[in-house]
Amino acid sequence: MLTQKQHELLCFIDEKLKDSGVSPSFEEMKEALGLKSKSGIHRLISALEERHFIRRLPNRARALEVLKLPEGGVHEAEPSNVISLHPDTPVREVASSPAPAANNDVLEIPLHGRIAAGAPIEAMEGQSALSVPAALLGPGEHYALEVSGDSMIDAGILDGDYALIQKTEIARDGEIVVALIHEEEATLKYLRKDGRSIRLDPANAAYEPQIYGEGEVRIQGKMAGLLRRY
Amino acid sequence: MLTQKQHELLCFIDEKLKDSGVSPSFEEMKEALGLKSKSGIHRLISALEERHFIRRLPNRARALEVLKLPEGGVHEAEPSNVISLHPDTPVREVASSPAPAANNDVLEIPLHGRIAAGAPIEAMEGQSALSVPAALLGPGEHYALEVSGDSMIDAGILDGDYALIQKTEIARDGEIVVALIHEEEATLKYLRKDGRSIRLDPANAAYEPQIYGEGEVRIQGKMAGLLRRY
DNA sequence: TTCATGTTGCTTTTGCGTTAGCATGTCCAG
DNA sequence: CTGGACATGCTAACGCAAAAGCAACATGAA
Repeated sequence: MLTQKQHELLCFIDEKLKDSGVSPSFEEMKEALGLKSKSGIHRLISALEERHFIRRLPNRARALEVLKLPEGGVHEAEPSNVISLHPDTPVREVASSPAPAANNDVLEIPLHGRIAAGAPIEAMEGQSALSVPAALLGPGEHYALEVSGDSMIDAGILDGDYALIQKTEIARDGEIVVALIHEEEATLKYLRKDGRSIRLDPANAAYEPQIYGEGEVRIQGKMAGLLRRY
Repeated sequence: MLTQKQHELLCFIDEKLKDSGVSPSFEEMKEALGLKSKSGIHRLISALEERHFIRRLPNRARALEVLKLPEGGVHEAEPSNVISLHPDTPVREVASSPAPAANNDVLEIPLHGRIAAGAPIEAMEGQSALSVPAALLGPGEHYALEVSGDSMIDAGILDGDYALIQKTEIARDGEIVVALIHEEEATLKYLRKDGRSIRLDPANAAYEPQIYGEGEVRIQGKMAGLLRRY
């Protein structure tokens, strides 16, 4: 799967990210691997990206993101099967409320990062948590996502809002869901079951509905609440 | 993903806030990063705001607020250090920003009934209460209103949402306010100061802006947050 | 009004990712 | 053995976006 050097580089990047929060530059990576030229790094990075181990923004400095680590997570894009790769975060652990002082009707739910409402992009930011009144949530396990983009704007969900998501694999037609597409991109959309296919509808005329086969999309939760600050 | 400088600046601001309770000025930030011009800071701040790491009041001095910290590297939310922000500030409540979002407290605020977003309806004096995370609110006294009608729909405020209102008599142009008209009808609208008159703009093309004289309208609070259940 | 401070519009500089071109070494098939 | 595929190594030039700098302007508080 991965060559020696690729593996080495991937680990280095991941370490750097966890450690300092900023991805290393080509210069630093070159040093770390003992090379004298950046172009080798460039090829390694490209290879890693091709294999979906990392993601990057083109032409951006220090804009790397680790999607999965070499050991256990070896799975390519398999559109057909529902082989359950562990749905939890690929990199980080989120301790689920250690001692939340079970007093009032308050729950502390993990904030899993941002979710694209526009073009599907998933990003994991910090591992912070959000306190919400239990009254806002139904039964079940929940998590929060910061909404990014404006594709759900007609549903009253704006960029920067916090979406409270109830963890579930099933949802009914017409509900707003977090959908994982091709096991790699998460997006917030209206769910429309169209016979054997699944349609993901944005709430913004400027975006197009997306249609997928049953195996291509996995529901990761449904909209349970919303928080906004002014 | 944050760039190096953005990361650095964010940490500095957060530190300053936790330390002194007042956000640094552009001048101070420029010094802290070793720059010679404020415009660099301005752009960094803009970038941070765009990515929802900080929030700010436009055209206000030292009005920054850290929404979240960067991943890795930095000490994460400690419930204890946040508490001592406000108590010491005697009278100078001018532009001091609210506590960082790491605050885990929950406040109970009174639910005053429904407010018309459509035709103005009197806000009744109900007695129920609503628990909201303190992180959603700024400083000051708050109350909640259930939104009725669809006149603010383009602002992402839907019928049935709970509007969290900060009690105040003053508001600036462009803010969403609770306005009491002729001492009898309350409504939720965008505030537009038009010279000597006051315009209340709905966020729905189907409704007309309303124009009043200065004496006809009294501000009862401004939008501080929003809760929605699905 | 004055002072402090935030905002904007440029230009310039710098950091760093991208590419092209070429050289090795290894493994495997012919 | 030979040739090709492939991973890796190097240098150097290229180009974009972030950052820095300067300076005039706008705004809020006192």
